[in-house]
Amino acid sequence: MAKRTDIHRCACTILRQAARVATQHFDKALATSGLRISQLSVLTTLSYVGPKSINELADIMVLDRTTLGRNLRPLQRDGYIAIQADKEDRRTKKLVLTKKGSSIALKAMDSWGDAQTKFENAIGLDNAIALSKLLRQVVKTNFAERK
Amino acid sequence: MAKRTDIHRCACTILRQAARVATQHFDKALATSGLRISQLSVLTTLSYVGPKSINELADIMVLDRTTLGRNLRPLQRDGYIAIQADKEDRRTKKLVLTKKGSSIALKAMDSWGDAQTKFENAIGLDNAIALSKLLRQVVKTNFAERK
DNA sequence: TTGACTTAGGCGTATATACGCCCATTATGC
DNA sequence: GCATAATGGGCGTATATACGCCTAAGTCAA
Repeated sequence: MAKRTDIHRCACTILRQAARVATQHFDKALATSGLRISQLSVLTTLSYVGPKSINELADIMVLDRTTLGRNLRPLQRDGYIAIQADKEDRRTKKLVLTKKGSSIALKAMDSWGDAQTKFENAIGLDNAIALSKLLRQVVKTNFAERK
Repeated sequence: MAKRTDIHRCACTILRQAARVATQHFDKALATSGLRISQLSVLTTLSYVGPKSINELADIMVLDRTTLGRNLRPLQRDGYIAIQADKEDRRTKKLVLTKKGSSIALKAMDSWGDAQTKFENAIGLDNAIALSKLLRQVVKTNFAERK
């Protein structure tokens, strides 16, 4: 069997653990808004970059195309985003943030701020900044040569 | 709407992105073994700590009890672990690594080593070490006061 | 123009994640 | 001993993740 210390060194496993812990922390803080952090990130990104196709948004969010497609379903169901066919290219679907979506995202940002501050306080602001920088580096590395 | 820069500062979102990127990198490397990194981590942890109950192992792996329960299903189906009722306490189910599970985990560790080395080279060994340290701190913080 | 190629997206499938509710079993207080 | 609480675990439900295959639609070359 593998060396005993190996598990503890797995960059991926510790990354996944930390992501789970953080997701629960943020989701709990956002619970009153009815949004999850995964959903809030879609709405705020859409608000930031404006109407985009599924492929474009998936690229921006470093998310699989099909995953984003399915994640949109609850958001569309609840009227937070609209999905409309493009006039120019009928293959494309444009994602648009609705007023309702913009409104709920704005409200949720208060809770997000609390959660973010608690996170930064818990590990220290300097550490939080260093962590973000390292994580951005991991994301940019893009081992899989994803398109 | 929230400030434009806020999304980019979300510790949780960047953590989740990095976890996705890393998971794809490691899963791709492990593909020949038929295991995913999530499954390999169960097998190696079990090998390290010995037979444990679902609750105990979930605690060790910083994983929800019910999530681990469901993750075990494919592993049991493929004969990599055995789930046996405890004689002492009939509520408890002991998880045991089988010979088959030990064998496939050992083989998969080769591919894991490749993926880990590539990861460390990609962001730099010093950065990888610093990242692991910060992530462990996040995991230990345990915002949710999970039991 | 028509056939080959490319691009946008969905669907089936499988796994991962976790909350709330439930049942069975054990421990505890009286 | 018995009622109650605590513990171990499953299930239903909902969302998240991504691979492989498929169809529709646009592009381009002969």
